[in-house]
Amino acid sequence: MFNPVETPPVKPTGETGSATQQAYAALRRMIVIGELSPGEKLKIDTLRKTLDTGASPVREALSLLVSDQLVERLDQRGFRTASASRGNFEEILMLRCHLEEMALRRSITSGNQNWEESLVLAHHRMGRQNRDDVEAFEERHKAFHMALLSACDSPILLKFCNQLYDLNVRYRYLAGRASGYQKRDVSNEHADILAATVERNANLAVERLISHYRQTGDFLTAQFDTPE
Amino acid sequence: MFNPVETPPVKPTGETGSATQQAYAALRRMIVIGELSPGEKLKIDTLRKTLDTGASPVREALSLLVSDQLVERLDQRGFRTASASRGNFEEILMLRCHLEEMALRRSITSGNQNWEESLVLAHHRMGRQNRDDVEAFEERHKAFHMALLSACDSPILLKFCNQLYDLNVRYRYLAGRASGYQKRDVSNEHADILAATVERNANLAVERLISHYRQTGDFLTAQFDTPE
DNA sequence: AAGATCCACAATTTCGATATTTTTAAGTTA
DNA sequence: TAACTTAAAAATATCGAAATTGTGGATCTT
Repeated sequence: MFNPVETPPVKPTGETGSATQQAYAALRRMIVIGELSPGEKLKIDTLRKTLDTGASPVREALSLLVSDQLVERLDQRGFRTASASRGNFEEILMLRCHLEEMALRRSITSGNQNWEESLVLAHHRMGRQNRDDVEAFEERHKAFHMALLSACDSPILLKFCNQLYDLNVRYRYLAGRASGYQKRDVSNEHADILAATVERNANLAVERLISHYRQTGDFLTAQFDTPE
Repeated sequence: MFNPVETPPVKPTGETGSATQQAYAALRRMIVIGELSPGEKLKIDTLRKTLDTGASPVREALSLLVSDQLVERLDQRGFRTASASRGNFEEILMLRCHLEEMALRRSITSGNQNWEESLVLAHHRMGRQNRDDVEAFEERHKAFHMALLSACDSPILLKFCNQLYDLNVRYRYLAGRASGYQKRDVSNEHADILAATVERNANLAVERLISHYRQTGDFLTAQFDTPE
């Protein structure tokens, strides 16, 4: 009998997943890219209309976002986006340096050849992505950084890193790409991190990774002092 | 005029907060103490009846618990409690050692006298608590350990530690207090940790804290090999 | 006028019911 | 007998409306 090419789990409609997950993805994106400002009140009814869905999915999506620390819940006064502050940013940076160091070291220790190749691939894809499409580039940038840590063999650690990464990206968007952001040549930094990692030189790789974060971090911190 | 003793914000009824938060607290407790087994299916309707509340609060509470990693969400197939495994336990133990070390060092560096006193108090309260009331003791035990970290000046780190702590407590309950648990004299260990901390001897305090975790950890790990 | 109290409005939260989806089980065919 | 299909049952996910709770403005008191 002809195998009908195996019907893929393509949803009848082109949409993705449940209403809750759609709302979650949409809200998450809006918060990370700054379409929703820090500390902004999130009225259920407004969001319901914006996302064209019911109140339940919105409410559930917001609950999920609370755990990501992108949304704060106020007792019985609804939700608001997480506030942004210099202190919060520095905290995120500090934790990222610690946790990603841990994850990277473990990855380098236990990563196999398959992991190694996935790194090269992720790096290549990032390089090929036109940087004018900011969101697309950010996606590949994240993919590269997460690939570095992906072999750490600790789902929880990976989850923490992922969370912190997103919180950090938000600050990048908030700072705006203005003011000559990205004047530095980050491409070289990425290449150097990749090289040290592939060579399994943990100390060097960690040093480069952290230096990479600290430099962009210092830049963003400076933005807090010069509001405009 | 007589000041009417200042009406405290005591809720008219003795209950606490919204239905969602009540459900959240109740479910959390049930999972941590093992009243709900690892991997158990969590049927909304059943929980709705058990907690005597609506489906919305239950659903929202479960969403909150997903972030705590105490509950897993299955695409469109509802919720279940997080599964337990030796690997997962060892991961939690490992992360706890790393993160609590970081937090404790920071606490010792920046903690003030007020913090110091809160430690002594928490330790005292733990000692006074009858250990036959397991839940009450666990609460004070947690309070003591969290007090140690509370001056780390990093809310996110604290949140991570809190989360990991609860995940770990769950394994303690799962292992059951059977099999001669707590034969070791943990009271001395606590006292030693407190002493080193108050003396601001970070290296010693961290060493004792981690040793404390590793010992109970090794015990629990052994439980996995001897199911009964 | 300053402060407190009350009332009407708005928003959140919760409930009951409906619509999908998944799971189970039976029935049919090779 | 095993696998595939089909139908019924159960559970989840979602919606729309009611009930609870917070908010801001106007009124009254000091």
